[in-house]
Amino acid sequence: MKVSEQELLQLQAEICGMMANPKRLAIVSCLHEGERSVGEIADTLATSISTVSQHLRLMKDRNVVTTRRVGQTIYYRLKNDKFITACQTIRDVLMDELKERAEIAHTMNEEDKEAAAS
Amino acid sequence: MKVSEQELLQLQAEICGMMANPKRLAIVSCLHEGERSVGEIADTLATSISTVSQHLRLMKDRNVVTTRRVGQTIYYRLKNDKFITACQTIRDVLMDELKERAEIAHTMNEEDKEAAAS
DNA sequence: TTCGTACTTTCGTAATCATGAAAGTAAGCG
DNA sequence: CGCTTACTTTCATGATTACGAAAGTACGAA
Repeated sequence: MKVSEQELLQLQAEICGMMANPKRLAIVSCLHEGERSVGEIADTLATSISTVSQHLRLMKDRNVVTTRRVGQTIYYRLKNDKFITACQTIRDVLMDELKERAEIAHTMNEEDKEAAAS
Repeated sequence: MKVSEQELLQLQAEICGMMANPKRLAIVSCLHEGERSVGEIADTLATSISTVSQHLRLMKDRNVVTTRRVGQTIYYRLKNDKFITACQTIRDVLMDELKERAEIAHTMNEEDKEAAAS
């Protein structure tokens, strides 16, 4: 099984696409606390069960979550640790960026003060 | 400046969205080797200059690249190290997944042989 | 100031995505 | 069996994205 660089980029983009949705990220964060049923997730996200179910299907197809059935309720849980780490890394990127922006905003405020004083 | 968890998830999703395109990932990989002009990038990606320019604009807006003008040509280079690391992390996730799939495929082959032998 | 090169922006279109309503499936209960 | 609950799938629709063609801008050379 050989994969071209083109195909690798495509697959990599698909993984990123998986993460490129606030509700799916919220699901990840919700499941990070432990196993949850579809209904429970829908409640905490304040979204329709249908929508949550579709996101979960996608995540299951992409190997991010697994399920366990107990009677009629289906519990989802995170499966792929590396994936979770990647999510965290991106959260770090975001935090860095926000901090940097805050610093720039702060500097600009200082300059405003100077400009106002002169 | 306060940011709600909702907004954080939205921003995080936008960062992921930035990475969720094979051409943009190819641009990252191309720029990883060093500064490049728009035309050079378009050549190595075999894509129209217009398209590349639009991707670069997005990446510049998102603080991933910066530019340097020399006469009429504009050189782009990677700016945000954390972001590059995040890309690498996701590439690792992909590689793991491919390896796992290959192993499963291999196991299945073994089973096929057994089944064939019996 | 006119031309050519390098790039950006605008525009139209085709494709993909996100969503909830509605219809379908699966399991437990009486 | 029929009924309820928990979930999935299908469907329609509106929103977003990706793309290149074409028009626009910026710079340098003649």
